[in-house]
Amino acid sequence: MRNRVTLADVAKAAGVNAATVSRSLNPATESQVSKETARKIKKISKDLGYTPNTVARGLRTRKSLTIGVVIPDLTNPIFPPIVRGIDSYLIPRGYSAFVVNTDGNHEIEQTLISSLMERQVDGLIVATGHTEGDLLTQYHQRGVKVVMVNRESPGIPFPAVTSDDSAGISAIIEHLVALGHKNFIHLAGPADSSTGLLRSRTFVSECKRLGISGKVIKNESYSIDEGQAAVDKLLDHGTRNFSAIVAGNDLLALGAYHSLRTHGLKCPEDVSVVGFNNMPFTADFQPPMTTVNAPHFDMGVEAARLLLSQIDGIDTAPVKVTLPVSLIIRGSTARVL
Amino acid sequence: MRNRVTLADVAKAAGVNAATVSRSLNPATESQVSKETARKIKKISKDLGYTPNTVARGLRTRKSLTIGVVIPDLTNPIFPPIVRGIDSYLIPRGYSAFVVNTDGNHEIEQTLISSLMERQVDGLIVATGHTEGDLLTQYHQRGVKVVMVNRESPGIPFPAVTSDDSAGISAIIEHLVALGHKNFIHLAGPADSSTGLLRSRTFVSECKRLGISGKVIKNESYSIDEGQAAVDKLLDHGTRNFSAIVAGNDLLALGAYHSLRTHGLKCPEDVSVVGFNNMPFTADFQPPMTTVNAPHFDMGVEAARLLLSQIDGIDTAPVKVTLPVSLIIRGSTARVL
DNA sequence: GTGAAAGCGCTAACAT
DNA sequence: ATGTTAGCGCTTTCAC
Repeated sequence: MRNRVTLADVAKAAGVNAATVSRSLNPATESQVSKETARKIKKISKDLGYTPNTVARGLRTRKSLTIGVVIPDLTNPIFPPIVRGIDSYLIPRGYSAFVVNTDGNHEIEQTLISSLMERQVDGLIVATGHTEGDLLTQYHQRGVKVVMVNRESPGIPFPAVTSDDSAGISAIIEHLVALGHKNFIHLAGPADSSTGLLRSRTFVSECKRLGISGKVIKNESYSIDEGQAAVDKLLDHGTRNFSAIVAGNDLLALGAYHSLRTHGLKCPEDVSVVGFNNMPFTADFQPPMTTVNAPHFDMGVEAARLLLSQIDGIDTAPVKVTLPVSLIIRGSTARVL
Repeated sequence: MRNRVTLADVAKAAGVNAATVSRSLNPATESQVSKETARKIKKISKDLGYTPNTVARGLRTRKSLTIGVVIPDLTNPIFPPIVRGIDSYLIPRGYSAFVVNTDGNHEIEQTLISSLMERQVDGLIVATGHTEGDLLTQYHQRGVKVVMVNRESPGIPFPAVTSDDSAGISAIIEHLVALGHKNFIHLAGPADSSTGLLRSRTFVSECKRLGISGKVIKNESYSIDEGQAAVDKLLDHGTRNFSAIVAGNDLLALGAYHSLRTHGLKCPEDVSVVGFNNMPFTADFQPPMTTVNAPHFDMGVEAARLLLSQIDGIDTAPVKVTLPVSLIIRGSTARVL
């Protein structure tokens, strides 16, 4: 049905050996063939509509030119830019990205990583958390190249590309303190994610350093619903001794928006809210969200760069790359009255 | 380095032939092997950490269990739900989706489709426009299964899954007319997309039917910037004889928001605006956007279903599936003063 | 029920 | 510069 024309077909039509066709069509080996035959073979292969079979090639060369990309959920707006960043680096270099969604489910993730490995991916870019001893570390020990993006794996020496979350949280608190805020709530991201952990740790240490009241509320996931539920709980219990909410990410912050609104509180007049990530459309929210810009596209690019340099054996140390962030002040933060 | 353990290794360890191992490990052929040896082989293969090589299997069976998914841009929020929908149908059935982004560029698209075909995908789900005679139709003629999603290809008999855009536009106009609006602007999507064309045609015919003034403004792409520029142009020329903007999609509508704001006009007090798609976060915009919900996840599911039934030879006719839409009335539309 | 052998389409050693 | 040969890891006849 498909892909009828093979190297052998071209070879027969050209009256040469399949190997010669292979050499002619591969830029790296083309020089081994006489200019004339190369030209002839190219013409014939085009006329016949020859399409190389990368699967067969990969079986022989033991390279698939495919990179597995493991993310929690494509519908979380921070991931598409990361994926596009990865793509932008890989594609010009002949690689492709194979993306899978784990939904943060460890079991699903193990299955999907296996399926990527069975597909003989040349390496893995992973945006989900990991513990020692799981499938990923096993594969890594067997020589599979892995790079983390957006998250780090505690205790596991994978190269990683992250944003400077610590600096981001510091900038947020500095900004809020300058506006006169003294009592903070932090909607922390999941404790089992490196981002959630680092952001909340920085929150705590910064509050301490500045002698400011900061309460941390733990969340199971980075979702709108969790953020809303957390603030609902607070307000339903009559807790109002805070003037600013520092959210672990934009989604949690948006949940806070919703909760404040249903409780008749105005943002930023009554409560200032800050997000994290500067995901698409935060500027269009009501009110426009003050947040920290994390360079997701560039993080994807950098992760891909790191992975290929690992694969090519150029870079072998577990490099940690931290990309700078910047505070984007919009309408969800105001001077405390 | 990777994937050391092969069928042959397991066979040697078990003292049997590779073929027997293959039969034992494949559910479909397991019955051909004695229960006892099957059990023994499974144990050994597990102990050895055997991982099947799907690439080699695919070479032999001429099936990759991989579906190519061609979309314009993952960062357009309507596509992640479609992709997740596709995944949700494919994965339980042993297939995987390989997603590529074309950025609406025809040349890039041709390259990426070729690369998917070289990877021996078993079929294609395509969310970009196509003309007769291009690569896609060539492949289709050679027997490659193709299903369109979100768009149709004019004149090309691919099965297609779309939303009922016509009903959506009708509902919008009905809603606006009920609010007293009489002068409409339509920010049309690209004329080379079936959605853009269908929506604008319906807009024109509905205006005609109801005896209402409707001006169509053409746009090159479905983007915020295009929408903003289009309305900017209108307002900069002093055109204000309209009370409602019907946008081709939510992005164009959001662009209209921006333009109105920079021109000191309030939505919905001065101008009502309606989007299309009900993409994520439209409810959080300022003002919350009235739009038409298109069931993107379900469209993905349906497209995957259609494709697999084509591949399995169950369904062979070029079915057109149209999924129902619903008008979501929020804060961007109001009674005309 | 299991083994032997062939071959999917390609590339890489080794010839010539 | 080109041909020959072998084999990547798997499945599938065809034997027995």
